[in-house]
Amino acid sequence: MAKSKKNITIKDIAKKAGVAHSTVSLVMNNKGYVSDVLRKKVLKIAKTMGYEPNLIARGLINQTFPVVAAIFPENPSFFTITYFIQIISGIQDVCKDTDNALIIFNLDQTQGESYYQVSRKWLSKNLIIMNIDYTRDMHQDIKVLKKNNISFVLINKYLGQEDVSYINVDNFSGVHQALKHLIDLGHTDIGLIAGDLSAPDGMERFEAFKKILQEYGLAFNSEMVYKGGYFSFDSGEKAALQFLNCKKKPTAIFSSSDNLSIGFMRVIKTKGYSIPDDLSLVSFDDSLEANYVTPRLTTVRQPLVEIGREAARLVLKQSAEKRYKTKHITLKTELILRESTKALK
Amino acid sequence: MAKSKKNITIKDIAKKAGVAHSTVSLVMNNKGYVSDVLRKKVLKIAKTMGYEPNLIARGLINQTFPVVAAIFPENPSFFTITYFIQIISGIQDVCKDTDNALIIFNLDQTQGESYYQVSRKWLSKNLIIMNIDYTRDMHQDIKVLKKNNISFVLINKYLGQEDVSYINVDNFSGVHQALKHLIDLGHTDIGLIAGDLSAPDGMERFEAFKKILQEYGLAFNSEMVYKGGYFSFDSGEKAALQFLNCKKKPTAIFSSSDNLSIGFMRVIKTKGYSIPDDLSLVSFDDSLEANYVTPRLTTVRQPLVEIGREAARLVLKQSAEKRYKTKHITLKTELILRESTKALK
DNA sequence: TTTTCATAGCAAAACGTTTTTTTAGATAAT
DNA sequence: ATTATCTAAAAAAACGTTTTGCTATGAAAA
Repeated sequence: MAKSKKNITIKDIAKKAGVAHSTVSLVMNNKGYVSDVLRKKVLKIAKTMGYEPNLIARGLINQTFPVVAAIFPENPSFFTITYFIQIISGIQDVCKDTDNALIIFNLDQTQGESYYQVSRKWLSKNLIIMNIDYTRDMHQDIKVLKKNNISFVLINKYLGQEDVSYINVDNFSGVHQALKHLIDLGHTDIGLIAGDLSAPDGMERFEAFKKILQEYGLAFNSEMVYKGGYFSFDSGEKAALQFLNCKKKPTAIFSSSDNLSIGFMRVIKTKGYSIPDDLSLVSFDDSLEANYVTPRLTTVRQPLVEIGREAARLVLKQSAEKRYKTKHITLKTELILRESTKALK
Repeated sequence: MAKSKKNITIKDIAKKAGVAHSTVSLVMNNKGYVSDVLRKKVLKIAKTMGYEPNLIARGLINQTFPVVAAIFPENPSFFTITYFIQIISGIQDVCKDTDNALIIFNLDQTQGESYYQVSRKWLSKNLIIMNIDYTRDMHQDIKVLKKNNISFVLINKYLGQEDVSYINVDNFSGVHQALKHLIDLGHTDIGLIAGDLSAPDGMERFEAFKKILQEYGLAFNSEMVYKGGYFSFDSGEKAALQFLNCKKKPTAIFSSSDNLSIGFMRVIKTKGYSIPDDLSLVSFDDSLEANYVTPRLTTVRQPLVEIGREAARLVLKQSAEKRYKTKHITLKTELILRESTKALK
């Protein structure tokens, strides 16, 4: 492509102002010793000439570029895609405010690509890692990132030994909100659709379910636990089959994710079960779909956009520090009441 | 943040190989006159030292960075968000293959931000513009981009005078697939849920609907056109109200988008209408939700991922050319048969 | 034998900043 | 009167590449 009209540089301004270009730089960055008169003059010239700093040249100095890299695994099919887009949206919010660009990557694990490579190649010192691939051993990744002092934060709890920053959601209180709601409605026979038990979210919700039932003096019946395997629609359908095959049926169910719920509902509906008339269901996530399914899902909302925002704020804060302290941020959930639950007669 | 261990540069390699660093550059770019022996030697050293070119330094030379910028308006709420993520996913595919980064922006129109500013600020000469905000007058934007010879392509047809590149979908043949299906099932009273008529997609589907009905010798009844205003869930609900208020009801409906369909279905279901028993419905988009709603939607699939891929390929091809020719790519749709349609008894 | 020409490689300039160093005058402290 | 300190601004170095121009060789052409 043909070279386009050259942009205004600091040198152009310097020439017009009759000063050294380094002085212009000082003015632009509000540093050093420059008299007020000169400072104002330079600023004015810069403005009228329409000066925009060249980020590449700036980047060459400090070997970094103001970008936040959001990285997720190649095939994020096991989580619904709307889950990501909301988080990304939150990241984008703060990137915009802080004048960072947002770069999106997916790592090809089969190629053995590492997080550090992304950072190094794209000169980004801010990595937000969608930590949802629990088959990946993060140990080496983390070691390298730490050694090179790259700021990174994980979306979702990290289960390994190392101390790393992450943002997650308070699953216990979330499940508590869900179960309290069902119990308030008079339900005592409460089933569970479990998600991916190798994922922290899946496990925590499962554990919380048991503990809270106990807390309320209710029996935990493993026969009423339906295991989908993942958080997907398909897993919900699998769980539905288990539900249908058991004699002992609950009057209410807590589902570990909206996707599970949607898949579950689709199957049991074809077998004549009506929600909420035959079965109350409270779900988890408040995905975009939750509000448009019939019946609309009563669900525990994860503040996904806010998760993204917090992640971005944290990763930028970290990279601004000489030697950063890791931090864990746990966000609260909120119960959204809709149509999938009903008082027990 | 503390300076991390310095990366290997071209100079390090030059020193070890005992040559000038410019020679190493020539080797790396496979240019100029370098003997085969030396070339291989340098390459080997580079590999063992783990050399990675510094994109910033490279960018400083040609004043550009290998990034594709995907830009959409501040509030893309009028289109469903899953629409975007699939396109983005396609863009990401080819970015990955071509070693470009993908940067995502939303333009704050209230702040008067321009597309060119994004290009200039982030040194990207590859812009993919989500052209869905028809309240924005693109005239000035396009003029500036063209003057500066920035490669850009629009997602969706461009209605203005200027010749610009865009990717869109063959709405006519899409609607034809939908209507042929309904007619094959025996329907003759066919209604329409219209989308945003100020958007090319909305208008084209509307026009196609009329024309194809005529082609089949069927009457177009404006009483059976339900106008939602946008492509949203809410608009679908609005359309449903119109449907319910009319005496004359169709036996089948073509809906301009899945979101419209989902909103529509939700409302009429509460009034006792069953799809597909009382009413067949064929939709447009094949959004992620279409397959998980009850009944699962028979719908005309837009190849969203492929749209993203084509857009990315085109924008990169353009920017590689000295003076590029604009191009319009129209992709074919595909009818996905599911549960929302039924033969007329 | 001299001139051209292709090959091989080095040296230097350029890209646009930021940062460090230098110069120099003015004021304050010894 | 001399040194130190502060302010102000210029000059130079640095970041890691690519590109341009130069030098030097050997071979082919005149």
